[in-house]
Amino acid sequence: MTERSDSSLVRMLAVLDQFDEQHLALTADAIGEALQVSQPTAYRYVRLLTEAGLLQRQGDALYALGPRIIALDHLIRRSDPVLQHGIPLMKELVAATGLDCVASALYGDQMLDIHREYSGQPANLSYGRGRPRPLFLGAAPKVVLAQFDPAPLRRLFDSRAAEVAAAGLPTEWPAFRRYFAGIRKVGFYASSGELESDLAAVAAPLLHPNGRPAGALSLVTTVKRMAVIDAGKLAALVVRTAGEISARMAAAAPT
Amino acid sequence: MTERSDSSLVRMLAVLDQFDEQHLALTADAIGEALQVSQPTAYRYVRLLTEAGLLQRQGDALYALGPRIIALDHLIRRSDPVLQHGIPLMKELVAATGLDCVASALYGDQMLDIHREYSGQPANLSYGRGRPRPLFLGAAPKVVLAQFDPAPLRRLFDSRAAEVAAAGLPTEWPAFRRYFAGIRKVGFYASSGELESDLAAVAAPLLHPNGRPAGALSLVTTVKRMAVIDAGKLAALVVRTAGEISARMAAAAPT
DNA sequence: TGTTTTTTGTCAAAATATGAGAATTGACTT
DNA sequence: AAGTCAATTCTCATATTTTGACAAAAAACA
Repeated sequence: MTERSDSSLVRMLAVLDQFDEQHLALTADAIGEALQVSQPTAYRYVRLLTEAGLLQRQGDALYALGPRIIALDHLIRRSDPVLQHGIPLMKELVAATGLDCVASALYGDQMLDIHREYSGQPANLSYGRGRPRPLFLGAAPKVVLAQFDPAPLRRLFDSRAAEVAAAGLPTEWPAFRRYFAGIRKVGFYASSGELESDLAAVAAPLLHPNGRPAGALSLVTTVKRMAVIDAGKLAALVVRTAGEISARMAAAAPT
Repeated sequence: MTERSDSSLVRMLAVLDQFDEQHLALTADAIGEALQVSQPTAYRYVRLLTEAGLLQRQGDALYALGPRIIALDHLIRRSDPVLQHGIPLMKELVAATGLDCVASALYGDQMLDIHREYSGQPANLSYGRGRPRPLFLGAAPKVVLAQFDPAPLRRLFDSRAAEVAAAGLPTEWPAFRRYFAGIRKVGFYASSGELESDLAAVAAPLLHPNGRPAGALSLVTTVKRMAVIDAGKLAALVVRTAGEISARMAAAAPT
């Protein structure tokens, strides 16, 4: 397995990979060890990233993610077309339904919620903005995968067979493909208790101007409340709004 | 002006500097030109940053800030002690006062709002989370600067004389120092129309366990509404809550 | 104050980032 | 479909830089 070069740049960026929910702050030594670099190099990486604001010191000998990330997050919220065009319509959808509305997007092969518009009562969703989610569970990922062309979908199927099986999806490619073709045809997907046992959602795809999937728009509520809702009307509403957002993105896209 | 070395890493990180409110998406060529590197190098930087998720393609030939930033922002929200301990108390403060509550923090010599707890009616604040703010204008920065030791304050005063003058602060060091010593003594600062002409705020400092300033807690409303509020009681409330947040941070800090 | 831990500096050797140019991919037009 | 143009990656020789061992300095700590 010969790695491509450019490793010093890659290594420095890999510093950011060391942070996660369990490791919110790290010592320079720990980072150096994880990256297999010497102590001076580890300190150099940390210093440069700190100067760039991507890291900051936190207490003694600990480094945490830095303020620059907050500032960049602010910019991304303004530059993301899904959010630009989606938020106003999401507000309308919340007002119309009384349910929580979530926009998710696929990045590489990672799914993220990028915005949540709450219906009023405190959020009942444990997957907050920015938390990566399983790729094969829940309404949002499924409507997105349903938009994939066969070739990329096949690659995903092959490379993440374990997750596919764990999610209870067909483990044979033809059946897997048919499953998502079905969702694509219907245009939306309604889940109940898939990602969290007491939540239900209806999702529709958001599309880039070129027809490729940009993400998903979902309405979320408890399984209990969903039971008394007209699922057909809800689905139509989500599909229509998602279509409108996609249309606005297309209209605004530079030729 | 001889720059220190380590330049390829610095240059790559400088790619992120090219994005701002006016430039939410850039071509690889534009980035290369700004950094003074060749086309292949510019594309390499962009590719590596994209692989790291810090950038993403946006439409044709355009690159924008990437999803990783959203995910990292999610992590930083959990790792920031001010937010960890502050948010619950901020909610209480909003409930008690009906005003918007803002937590700001100083990073290097940049001030950022890191969280806003809204009172209900749509936000009337144009400085959203993550947007850098002037360092010498408004209640939040002032209570923070008031906690500085003389030496660092002097450095700031010297290095940013123009901003000091523009903010209408004393341009002589002794007077400048006395001005902030006064705020420090009082323990809070009330502004009216400083940062935005129709907004007023009351801010108190948040302190790290070691006594150094961590940021500020503010209550914000319109100048009009503030006029009918008992400023003394409001200030006492902000000071008390800020103190409680600081205390909780100290209690939770590792020895 | 003395003592440990964290962080930065020095410098020669080795690794690798760089740019010129070419090749390739990919999007859009006819 | 085939052709055209722009966007992006590849190849490779060269020189610039990064790197780590060692040491010094600076901070925290007692």
